[in-house]
Amino acid sequence: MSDKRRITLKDIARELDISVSTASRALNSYPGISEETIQLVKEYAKKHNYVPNSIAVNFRKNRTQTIGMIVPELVHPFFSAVISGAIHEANKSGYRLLISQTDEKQENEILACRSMMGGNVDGLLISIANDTIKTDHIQEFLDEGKPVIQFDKFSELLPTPKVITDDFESAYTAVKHLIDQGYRKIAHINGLSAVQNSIDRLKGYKKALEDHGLEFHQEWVPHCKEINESEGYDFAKQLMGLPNPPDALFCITDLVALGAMKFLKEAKINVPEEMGIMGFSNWKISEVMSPSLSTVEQHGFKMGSKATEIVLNLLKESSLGNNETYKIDTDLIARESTLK
Amino acid sequence: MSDKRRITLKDIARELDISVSTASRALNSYPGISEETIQLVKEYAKKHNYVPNSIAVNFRKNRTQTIGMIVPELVHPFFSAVISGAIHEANKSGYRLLISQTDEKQENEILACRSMMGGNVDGLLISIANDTIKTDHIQEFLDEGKPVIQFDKFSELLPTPKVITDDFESAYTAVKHLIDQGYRKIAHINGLSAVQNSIDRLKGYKKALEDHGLEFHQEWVPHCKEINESEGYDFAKQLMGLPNPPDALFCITDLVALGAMKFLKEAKINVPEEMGIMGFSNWKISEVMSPSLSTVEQHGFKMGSKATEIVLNLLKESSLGNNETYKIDTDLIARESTLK
DNA sequence: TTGAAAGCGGTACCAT
DNA sequence: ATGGTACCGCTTTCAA
Repeated sequence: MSDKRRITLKDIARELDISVSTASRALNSYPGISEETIQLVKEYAKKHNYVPNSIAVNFRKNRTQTIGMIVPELVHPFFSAVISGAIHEANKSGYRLLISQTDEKQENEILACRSMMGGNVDGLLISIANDTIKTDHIQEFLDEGKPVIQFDKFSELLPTPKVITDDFESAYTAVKHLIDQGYRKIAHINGLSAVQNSIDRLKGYKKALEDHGLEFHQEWVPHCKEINESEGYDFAKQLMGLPNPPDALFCITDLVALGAMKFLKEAKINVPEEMGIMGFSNWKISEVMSPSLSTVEQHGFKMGSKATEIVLNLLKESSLGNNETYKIDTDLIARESTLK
Repeated sequence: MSDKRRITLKDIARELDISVSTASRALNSYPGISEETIQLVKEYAKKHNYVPNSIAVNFRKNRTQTIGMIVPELVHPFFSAVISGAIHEANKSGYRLLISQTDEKQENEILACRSMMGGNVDGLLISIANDTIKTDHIQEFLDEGKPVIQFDKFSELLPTPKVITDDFESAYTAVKHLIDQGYRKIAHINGLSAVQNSIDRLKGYKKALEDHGLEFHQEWVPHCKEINESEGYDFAKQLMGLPNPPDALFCITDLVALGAMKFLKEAKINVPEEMGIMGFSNWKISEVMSPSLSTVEQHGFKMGSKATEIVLNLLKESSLGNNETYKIDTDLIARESTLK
């Protein structure tokens, strides 16, 4: 196999008959080097295709120019948008992104963190897994002086900056939209009651009901475990079987709404006439469904670039930041499923 | 800011009054170290939470345990599945994945490659951008002795292993399915004619027509540039406006099929009765569309894990591999849009 | 079984 | 303006 060794600073120094330090300074345009030498070295370097060994540089400088990013799921329109935004922002500053996923399992999250510890990343962006309770594996980054930013799904146990969707506000707006459209008996398929997003969306839902004089019915708020299509189907069925069934449904995510829509279609319950449906996240499927689904756009790309921007700033100031929360605005997208 | 320094081998050696080399050997369980010393060192290391500085290790060993992966687009069901498979496979072997995206621009691809050169990755997995013509930036990896695997979209100019969809076969099967369903005037919205996938799908399309005694009409094969929904819409319109319009449509991707479907709906042309439609890739939208879209499942996860498996093997054997092609099988998924 | 020391490829401090 | 050199943390060869 070809094993063409790259040329090193030492080679340049030897060939040009100067010292390694001079060569280094010339290449980095340090003050106190003659224009002549700089030219000489740079030309030689270019001609011989010199590329500094960044492992050596990083080793010396004790950093990697790499940000770690851990998400629960990668094949997911929202998270892939977040990643995309993060890559974009990181690259602008010459940073790279090391990515891992947990499949929502704490056990994998611990492995991913371990793999990124030990000098592999300068900072960490993480959206914790649903079943993450202990956070020691993340705390270790902070203990080593490496900044951590939590995004989307987070733990209050970690004193880090957070970049999240304004779930309360978004849910409030979504439910208000249903109310404005004339729906009065609004149910909400919520998520795991231990996850902050679910909690906040539930709060927004409740507040919207309250502000508009609508009663809260506990039996109208089932909780998903997996947050998938079949749960949406099952809960819709369950809700519609109630003695006092709702006339609208605010779903924790578009996928759940899809399942619900499927049931309603089978049950020949008309959307939006007899039943309004609202999703969350604005996946492509929401636009494609028939009837098309009203939903909330979360701007994942922006979340990713914001989180990265913060971590890069902290890196610049050698700070771990505080536990501020940055909220990313959302947009209500009204489509057929709520416009009767 | 906390800047808690990690303990190093040197610290251990000093505290235990042994040499650094002994400490190193003990921790790595080298032969020729007394059981006693091994115990001693390992215990101390554990107690003091010693984590080897992997930058230093990598620097010394001239490797990173990191694989680079470059995709055209990240917010994309197929590519995110590929990435997911790659991460999964890499992690199994203790490797990490550095990810970048090009937005289909050669210019970004060059930047991404540069960022991964210089010792940041041990090998590269890449799916080239549509407008990539020169491949020097990728060749450089090979020149440095780093294995490169191309997947999905590739260039023949690079003598590397490739992991691709069996496009010819898949297209053949898809078109045959249309023929079997009774369609006889089958059009094909193809992709960029310089991209290998498009070429091969077109070949499969032609061969299927030929094998079944159907004539090939040049005007029934428009070429997308962007491969998006609006092109699907426009080309469907164009095709249906022809003096001799087709009665079925094989689209290069589900998104294009979605656009086509939209036009047909507007034009009140019934699918599948008057017009059969076939997509490619089996995105979630294909299942959600109404009527649901027949398509071809590409198994992106498998493609990602296979590509990673190959690069890890090459790394193990210090080889660059040959230019073998590994084809990932596909599955035809028949749905409403072709079942008349 | 263990230690000493070179060295991976740079950077940066101290001289000159 | 330039050179010499220590050093980052670890692995590995050579010697004892």
